[in-house]
Amino acid sequence: MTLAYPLDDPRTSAPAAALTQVMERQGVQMTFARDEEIYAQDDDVEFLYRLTSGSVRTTRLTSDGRRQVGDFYYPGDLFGLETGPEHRFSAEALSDCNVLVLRRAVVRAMAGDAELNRAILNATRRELDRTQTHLLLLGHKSARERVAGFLLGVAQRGSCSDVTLPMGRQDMADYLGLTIETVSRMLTCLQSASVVEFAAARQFKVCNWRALEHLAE
Amino acid sequence: MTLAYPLDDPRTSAPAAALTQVMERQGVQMTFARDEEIYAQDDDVEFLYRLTSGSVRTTRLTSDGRRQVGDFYYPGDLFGLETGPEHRFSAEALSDCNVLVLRRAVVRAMAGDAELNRAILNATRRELDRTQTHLLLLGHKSARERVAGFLLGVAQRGSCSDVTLPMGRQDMADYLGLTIETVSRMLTCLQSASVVEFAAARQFKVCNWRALEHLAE
DNA sequence: TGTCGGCCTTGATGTACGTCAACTGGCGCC
DNA sequence: GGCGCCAGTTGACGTACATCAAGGCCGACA
Repeated sequence: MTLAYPLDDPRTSAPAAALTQVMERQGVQMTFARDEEIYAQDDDVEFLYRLTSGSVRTTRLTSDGRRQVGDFYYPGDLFGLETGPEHRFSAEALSDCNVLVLRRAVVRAMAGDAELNRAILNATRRELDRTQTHLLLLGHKSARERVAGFLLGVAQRGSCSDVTLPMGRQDMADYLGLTIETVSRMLTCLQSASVVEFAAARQFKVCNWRALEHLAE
Repeated sequence: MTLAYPLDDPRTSAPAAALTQVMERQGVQMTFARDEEIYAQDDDVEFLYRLTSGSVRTTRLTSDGRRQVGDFYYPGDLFGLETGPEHRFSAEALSDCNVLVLRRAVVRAMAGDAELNRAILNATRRELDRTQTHLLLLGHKSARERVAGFLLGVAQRGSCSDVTLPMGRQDMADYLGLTIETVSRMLTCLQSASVVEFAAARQFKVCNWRALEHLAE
């Protein structure tokens, strides 16, 4: 059917049907409690993961104790798609969550399956895409732009003005390359400008989308 | 032969033979002068590029005029492997260079070719890998760590103590998320600590590898 | 209902890096 | 050989964010 392979637009496909099917048939359902580790930094890359409920963060600790959050994942997302033989990031459950786990050996055994290859390439591309966006964020943006951009991103994912943040301030800060204090200050700043409104620390709504987009650049 | 497909180690393969062959047979050789644009930000993604001589940078301009350098490419590297339908970065020749250009339609027409798919997946993974490293650099590192890490990376690529930088200070700064002044200061600082020694602005040698590695963290 | 313990916020102060501006050194060009 | 130009360096100063240190909020648990 589709000729646009293998260099078509990755954004059109949720983890493609082929992969979803394989994961559902051959994968193992696992549950992880809040803050439990799914895999560790420097572990061998052995599995492919698909989040079915809850949310997950990937993090990397540097030798001097600083922490970088790589990304946040939500239901439907594929993760653990790393490139080397070892994980450069660890993955932890942000909340209690369910994950489908598939041995990579299974994927390898199906190496000839064009649809499967395509699904994996597309997922890798989405990952690259998000990483590039994150890179631009860390490159030159001010603290306010970063925080505004972050809230905007989360709100757009839910495509709803009312949002519940699955992560705490420390995770936001480590994702944005800031400290919790700075994040907090920027949040109150955005709030006093009536751009967003927090009902609780992890519950907010967007009051002024245009302003938020503008502040995020 | 290789069972380790499609999730094997991407670092083992230079752009795989399959792809190299296709590019050499069906690609078009082009030359670009110093500072010439190879493709522009927001251009449609239509080609695949392989650098045969010279060096290339990819950059992105933000609306307020700040510039982020995405990466630098050297002979043998594949670039323009972006994920969306449009380029998020532009590519420019750092020096006069030769590039093999292949229409993506040709790749698409060979969609069934497993080796080719693998080569593209591996190249995409390498790109992701490098982007993640870049992300960590921009996330939490100090100016000195960034500059030291940059010099280390360039020197390791050449695996030789004597190195010629193909890029100027502005490109380094925009890659590292710093200003030229800060880059310059860090360079003189590294030099006065006898970690590196500059014979000219773009010509240096590593005097103390261990110290350089240590400073880069 | 009181108290404890996390998270989060707020405030006071420090500092690394940015900004602005002057200076230098190499290289082409008349 | 002098001149000008550009890339890089150096210096003085400002500022955004980090750091350190209280203080407030809210749910858990008795």
